[in-house]
Amino acid sequence: MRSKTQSAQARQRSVTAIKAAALELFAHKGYHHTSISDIAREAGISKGLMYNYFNSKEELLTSIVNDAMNSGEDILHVLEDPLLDPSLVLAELARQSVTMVKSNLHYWKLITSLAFQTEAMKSLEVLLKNQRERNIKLAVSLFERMGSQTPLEDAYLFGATMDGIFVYYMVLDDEFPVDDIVNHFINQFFTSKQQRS
Amino acid sequence: MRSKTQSAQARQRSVTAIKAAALELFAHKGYHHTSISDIAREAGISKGLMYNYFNSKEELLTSIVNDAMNSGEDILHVLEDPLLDPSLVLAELARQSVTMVKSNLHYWKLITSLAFQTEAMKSLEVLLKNQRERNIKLAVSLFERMGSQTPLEDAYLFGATMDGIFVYYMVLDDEFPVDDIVNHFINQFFTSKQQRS
DNA sequence: GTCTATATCGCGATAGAC
DNA sequence: GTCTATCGCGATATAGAC
Repeated sequence: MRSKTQSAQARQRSVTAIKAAALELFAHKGYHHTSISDIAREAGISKGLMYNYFNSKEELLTSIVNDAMNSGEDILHVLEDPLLDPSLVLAELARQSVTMVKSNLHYWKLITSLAFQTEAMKSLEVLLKNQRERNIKLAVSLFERMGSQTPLEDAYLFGATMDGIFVYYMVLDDEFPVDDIVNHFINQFFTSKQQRS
Repeated sequence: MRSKTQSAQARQRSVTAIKAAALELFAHKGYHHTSISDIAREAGISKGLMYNYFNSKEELLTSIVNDAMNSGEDILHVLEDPLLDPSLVLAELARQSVTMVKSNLHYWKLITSLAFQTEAMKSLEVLLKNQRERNIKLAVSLFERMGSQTPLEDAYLFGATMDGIFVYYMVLDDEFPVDDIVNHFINQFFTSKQQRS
């Protein structure tokens, strides 16, 4: 029985190393410009070994994205508490998103660039779509609780604005004052909502 | 002299066919997933001929993007008239952008996806950057004329929101009610600006 | 479970005939 | 100006020894 757990450990170690190396490289060099050789070198394993754990390069990518999404889920969970003031939750959602993107910029660049290549990667399309739908649903319910007459439109616009800000940030890097712009957005947002009520 | 113009015509015909085929394919399949063979087949020419007119696949891409940008410039020119009401110009800018994107969705998908791969394409980076800077400059001057105390922030936020809306549209396709959301944005925008003054 | 060696393929790009 | 034929490379993926 000993040998069984040892195998499992080795297995775990290799898989983790491969995923970590691949995420690092995909994020920095892009998916297409990263070869299996690159990944193997970075992970300290042989090229062939990767295919013991993943059937293809694309499957590896999907697995990585899946992991990252699951790990990000906890943050959202907290904000779903129905007792919190919805407009504060939206502001918090915006700020937390900035923190997430800033602390993992390369990963989010990867995700965003992949969103435009889903025709060539059907497996990812599902993952990304589910993620987006969850976010929109959360925003819709928040706007509903704020008494909005157009919760869907409000939610889409909110989401689009946040995504747009991130796109600018990802493309312009530190030239772009993310924090200022997000604060500006939140302020304007609150102002207009308060004036309306 | 006759033969000279005939050559020029043939030349023109081939170049046009290549560019048209490449744009179509790049936009649908993505730049990396489109091979020279694909382009040649679609354009009805041989693989070799492409290299008579373009030194590389990347040069072909750059040429296409350059063309499209020049053709879109006229629309912006009209809006730079300093006599127009700046807030109306912004609304018009938003609406015209929607029309542009909708009428050439695949091209804009291509452009947007390329924005995240500029590390591998330095030549394009310059083109895209110039384009963005022009747009921001125009928006900044409009907000200044509106008496904004924070024209740069306003311009960035405006641009980011529009881009974000387009990103959603490009990813979600017709599931996403672009027109509704843009109108919603313009309405909110006008409301808050009017209330403030 | 891991490695090395290799098969196989398709790509971007070139050479040279017509 | 256009074509066919081909090079050379690097990629993904597999086979089989240890």
